[in-house]
Amino acid sequence: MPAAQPSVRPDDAVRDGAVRAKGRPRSAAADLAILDATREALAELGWGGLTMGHVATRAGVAKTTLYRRWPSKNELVVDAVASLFDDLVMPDLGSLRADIEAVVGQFADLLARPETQAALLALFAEGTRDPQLRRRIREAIVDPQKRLVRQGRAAAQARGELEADTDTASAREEVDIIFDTIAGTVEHRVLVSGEPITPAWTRRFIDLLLGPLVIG
Amino acid sequence: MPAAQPSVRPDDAVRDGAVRAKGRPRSAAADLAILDATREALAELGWGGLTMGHVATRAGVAKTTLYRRWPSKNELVVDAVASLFDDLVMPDLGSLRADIEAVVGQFADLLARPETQAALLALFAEGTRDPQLRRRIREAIVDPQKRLVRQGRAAAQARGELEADTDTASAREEVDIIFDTIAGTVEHRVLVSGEPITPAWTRRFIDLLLGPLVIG
DNA sequence: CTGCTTTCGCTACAGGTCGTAGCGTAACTG
DNA sequence: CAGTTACGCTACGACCTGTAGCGAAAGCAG
Repeated sequence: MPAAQPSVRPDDAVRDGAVRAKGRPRSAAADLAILDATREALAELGWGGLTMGHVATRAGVAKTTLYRRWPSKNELVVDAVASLFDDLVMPDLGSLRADIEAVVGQFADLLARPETQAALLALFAEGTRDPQLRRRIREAIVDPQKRLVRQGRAAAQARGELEADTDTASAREEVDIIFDTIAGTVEHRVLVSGEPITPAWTRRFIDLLLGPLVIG
Repeated sequence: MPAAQPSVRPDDAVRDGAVRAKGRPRSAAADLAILDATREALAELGWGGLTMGHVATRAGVAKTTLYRRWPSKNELVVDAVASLFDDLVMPDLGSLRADIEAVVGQFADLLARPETQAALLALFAEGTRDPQLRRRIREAIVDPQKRLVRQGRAAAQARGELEADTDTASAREEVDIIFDTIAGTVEHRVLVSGEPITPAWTRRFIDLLLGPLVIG
């Protein structure tokens, strides 16, 4: 998990850890404590109840320390939540259907966690008003997961379940569409409709998807 | 547009307009002014910038008047946004593909409006923490649009493009899945990925969907 | 026209959050 | 050792929330 430096330091050139900073170094333990406290507070109080002051107290840190690293709640929560998505993996179970089923199941479990529920849609909502935040969300949370689609497609193509790509531009669009479809649908089902993701639902959903894509 | 009475009156039995209230009646003009002001403020300031005090001032109304009718920002925005969704229609253009294309286009236009963008995800986010609000969102915004799926399916079945339903329970699940898929995907594309809905994208998306569903 | 009732706009208020500033102290470098 | 930066603490003005109290306005029943 790369977890893009929270750093809001004046000399942002210090990034790669190569150059040494001059004065007292930032406490790495504080970073962890803050992110943990943020996730806990999200789970308990939700997005609306999450307060910078509360997080600071809970992390055993001064509020000013918090603001030195993250300019606002939005950025803080992006970093706090991003790592949760890194656990998703594409398993390669021998068939495209089984692979999709497995990933949908993992995603459903992730969306069932209170931290994720409290944070995800709220972040997306803030992102619609702040292009920079949206970019950060995409870079930290959304886009990294597209690897799952790429891996699953590659495996299916190797098995002969899917046609090989003609050109890379088209393939990238295809990945984007598939990703928006699976992520969007599961999110809508869980977070908007408020219904659980059952194995039966997953089966029917995949029935809807698998058709023109599959060769045999 | 039914637009479920905002009413928070003590005697909520006055609903159907049959029974007359006793004292000075609520100003209907104030309701309209408030909802308009809410939509305008949403478009200009976004969800985070929307303030009860601001809306009241903009509507030429006292803040207390606002609180007499809507208990909080959430409920106010639900009512303000719900009516925007009533314009969606299922056209019946002679083919399932054309019908879906048309509805996706309408939905995309709706999601392109700043009021909708500012409000929708924020409401969904609040709904994950407040079951009552989620119910209200579903009743006022989400569920009414499922008629589009039902109408489109019925038309396609009449044309012979889709198989007839076997049992009603299964049909309802099917409608739910299709709805979550189309709504979720388009929302994710526009509001999360931040990419526009082009005709080319719509075509490829429908390619993905139409397959096992269509008979011929 | 006269009560009765309810809404209206206005003002004021306590409670909470935000984000910043100033201070003295702690930690690390040369 | 001096220099630099992060730290915790306190205090602060600005803002938003949601409620209360007031006198005036707008309907209805008699």
